[in-house]
Amino acid sequence: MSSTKASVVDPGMTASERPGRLAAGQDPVKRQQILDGANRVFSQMGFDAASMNDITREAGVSKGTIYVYFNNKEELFIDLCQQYKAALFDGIYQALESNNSDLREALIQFGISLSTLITSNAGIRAQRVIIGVAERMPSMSSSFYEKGPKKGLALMRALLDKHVAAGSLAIEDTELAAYQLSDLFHSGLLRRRLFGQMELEPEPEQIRKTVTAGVDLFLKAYKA
Amino acid sequence: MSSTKASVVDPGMTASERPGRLAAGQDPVKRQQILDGANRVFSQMGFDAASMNDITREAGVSKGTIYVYFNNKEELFIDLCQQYKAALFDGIYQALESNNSDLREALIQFGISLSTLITSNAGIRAQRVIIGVAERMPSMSSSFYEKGPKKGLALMRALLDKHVAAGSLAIEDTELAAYQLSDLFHSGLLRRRLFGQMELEPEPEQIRKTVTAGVDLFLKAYKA
Amino acid sequence: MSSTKASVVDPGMTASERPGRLAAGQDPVKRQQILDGANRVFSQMGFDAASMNDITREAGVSKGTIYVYFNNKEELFIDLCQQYKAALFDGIYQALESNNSDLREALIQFGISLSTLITSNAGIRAQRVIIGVAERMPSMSSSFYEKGPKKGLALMRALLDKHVAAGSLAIEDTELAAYQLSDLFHSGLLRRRLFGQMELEPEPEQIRKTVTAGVDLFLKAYKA
Amino acid sequence: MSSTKASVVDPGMTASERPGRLAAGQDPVKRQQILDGANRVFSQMGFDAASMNDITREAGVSKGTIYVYFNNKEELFIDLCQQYKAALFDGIYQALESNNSDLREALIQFGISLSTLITSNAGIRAQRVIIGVAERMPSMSSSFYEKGPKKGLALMRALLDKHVAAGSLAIEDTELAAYQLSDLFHSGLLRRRLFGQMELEPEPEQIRKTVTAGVDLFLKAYKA
DNA sequence: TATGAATGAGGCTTCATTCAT
DNA sequence: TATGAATGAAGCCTCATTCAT
Repeated sequence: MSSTKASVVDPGMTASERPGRLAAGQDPVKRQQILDGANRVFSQMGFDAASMNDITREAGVSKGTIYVYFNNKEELFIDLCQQYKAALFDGIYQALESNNSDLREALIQFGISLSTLITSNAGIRAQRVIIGVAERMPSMSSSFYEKGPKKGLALMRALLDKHVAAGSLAIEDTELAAYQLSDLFHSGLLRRRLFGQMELEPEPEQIRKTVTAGVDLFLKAYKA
Repeated sequence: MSSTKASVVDPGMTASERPGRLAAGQDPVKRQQILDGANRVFSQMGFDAASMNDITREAGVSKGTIYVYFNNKEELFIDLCQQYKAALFDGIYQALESNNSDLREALIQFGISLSTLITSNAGIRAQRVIIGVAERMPSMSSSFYEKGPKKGLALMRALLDKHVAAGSLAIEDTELAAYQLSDLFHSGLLRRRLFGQMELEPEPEQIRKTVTAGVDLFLKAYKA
Repeated sequence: MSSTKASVVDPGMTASERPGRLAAGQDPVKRQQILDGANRVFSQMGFDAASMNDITREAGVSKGTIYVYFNNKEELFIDLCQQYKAALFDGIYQALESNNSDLREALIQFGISLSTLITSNAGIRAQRVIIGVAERMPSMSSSFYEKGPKKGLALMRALLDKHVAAGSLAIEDTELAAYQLSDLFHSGLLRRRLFGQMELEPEPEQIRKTVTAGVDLFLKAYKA
Repeated sequence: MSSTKASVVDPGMTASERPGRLAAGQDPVKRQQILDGANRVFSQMGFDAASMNDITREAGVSKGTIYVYFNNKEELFIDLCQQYKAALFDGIYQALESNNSDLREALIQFGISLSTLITSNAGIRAQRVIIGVAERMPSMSSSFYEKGPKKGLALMRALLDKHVAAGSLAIEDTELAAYQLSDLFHSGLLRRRLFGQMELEPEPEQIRKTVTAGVDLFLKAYKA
């Protein structure tokens, strides 16, 4: 479990060392401590096989404390999934949002950011867990998709639209094209990772190569 | 559960009506009856949330009987996953294996077969279930991948190699190209389906359009 | 717990010794076995302090079995209370219902039956348990009262009405008179027993004396 | 919970507003504040279903404070029960103790006081709670009975003895007669209230009528 | 051979009590 | 001194598995 994505919060001291007294369920450090433990357990076991006892042990807090911060197992899971979204997708859209003169370079940069994240150990685990409960908790997987992939797709589509308008690209259906491009970013990586066919995170070089090949394929076919 | 993929086996009579007496755990009809019930329950609940009682009820068999045919819940699940593979991937490689003179048409036919299956309700459920347990049962998801996507990829790569050798395509890395093509088959479909962003199975027309666009993009970029 | 009222059912053999196979939750012997254990625990601890584990142990069945026969702790309790009612009140109204020429003797016989039951160990425990939850489960205590005391009161009132009509008694409010008589049956017994001021069941002689005194007081005052 | 009997103590200011500093667990105002909260919770839930958290909230005191004033839940309950006794029975014996020339009037006055109290909402709740734990905490219910009913009975018996000696009453067993009279005070009221068959407190007029009828029945039968 | 009642470990959650602040 | 966050034992209930019928 050591390669799990590091906690977003790093206060430099444990909850109990911190000065002052916080209201019940209000200590963000302890809250994060629980979420980190839950992350380790949920991403290894999935929602249903994870036990609150496991989480208790992994988080290093007592059972009662977890229930001060989260009403029940499901709410803990939901909060964790929101954190997955934030951790995965926050701040990766810069490459697209900054005003780039060079389309190819912008797409490659964005593709690398995105592929790196979604093929990382943490990213794969998060996606597995969320896909695993998609049938029973559809709202959670929907919201994950909307916060993540969907937003990136919209930005890419807007970028493509701009270039179509400028005459540098010739694309009939830019929505479909955005989907194609986003899939080309991680061809041969994401699916194999999801199904456990690739045990280790892909090397940066491999990601760069895959993304570049995808972008070039895309641009070659769609150039005006 | 009514839209679940129908049983592959249809014996025309129930197990108990059949003549002759079979050794314990040897009646293939009863075995399939159990697998069908298990399929309905596992694909709706996932492995861990499914209960053997649910499966008992859904399959119309007694608990003891299930344990005659399968040693435990996990083995039942493994056998079911093997059936998923067979049901999903058996017989869809014909389009590639038959000697096709027209590459484009062959790819489109294969792409349609593949996309239709893996975006079907049954296909999505099977993938969700398997991805959901990939962390804990890596061998199962691996074998699913190998029987399914991997085989198709190998065939496609061989086809591409042939065309590269024949000079009709110019591809440096045909392995990567096969991955790209396989992803282009279901751009905008598979991921949205997996995350529950698309509730209904895509229409055949939508699949055809997506596959065709993917193949054309691919061929335009890689033509010699 | 040994002085607890004996089981109503006495099959002469334990559930597991009985021949034949009964459907889940359908074996009346096992059901009674559970109710007997529950009776011992609930009447000693009250509803809330009783634990299902205690009942499990006391009944000599496994936890799962209890939940086959009763959906949850509360339903087990409700069924037990209905059994309390039946055990306490079934068949004690004969003395009133049979056509008695001698009013005094009929009242004394009935009073003795009633007082004996409701001051018995089992009767006191049942009343304590039911009074203890009356605030939170009003329907249960209501139904207990209606099946028990209320019915006896109605019969007594009818008898008094008959004698008033016949001119042998002079009572203005026969409803109130019935209440008075029923309280006189156990003067100095019931309340002390309920509050634990009288540890042992009253002797038959003491009950007879109390009932007789009550009836005589009543008749002396109300004779025409 | 609004109809709960008001606190006996009314200091006119909250504990924290009061001047001076009291030793831990020594502030009678705070102590009463806790008992009031405990009363509301215990009388609604019973001892076992009541949680210390509920009491904390209802009393407006912190959990630590409760444990300064009371060693544990049971001791808090015991103290509360003693307060029930005091609240219910203190000062209702005047009607009997003052030198009354008119027996009938004295009995009616006392009966009304007594019946009003023990059929009041607070009185019923207190009795239910105490009866509910009588099996497990016999000393508590005993002491309740001794402080309450028993004392009244002794006074009534003494009064009856006096009148027997004076020749105005003809009673063989004055102890039994006192029990009878005390039960006649609340015929048709107490039991129905305890079992939840009478939701509202009886009207004063109804109490008066019941008591008067009881006393008259009693005196008619026992007059010399 | 097929059945399903029974088992009991283990799941989620609550709550009396403690103790650092 | 008063607070309330933290603890962890124990509560109710479920469920994979067994075995007598």
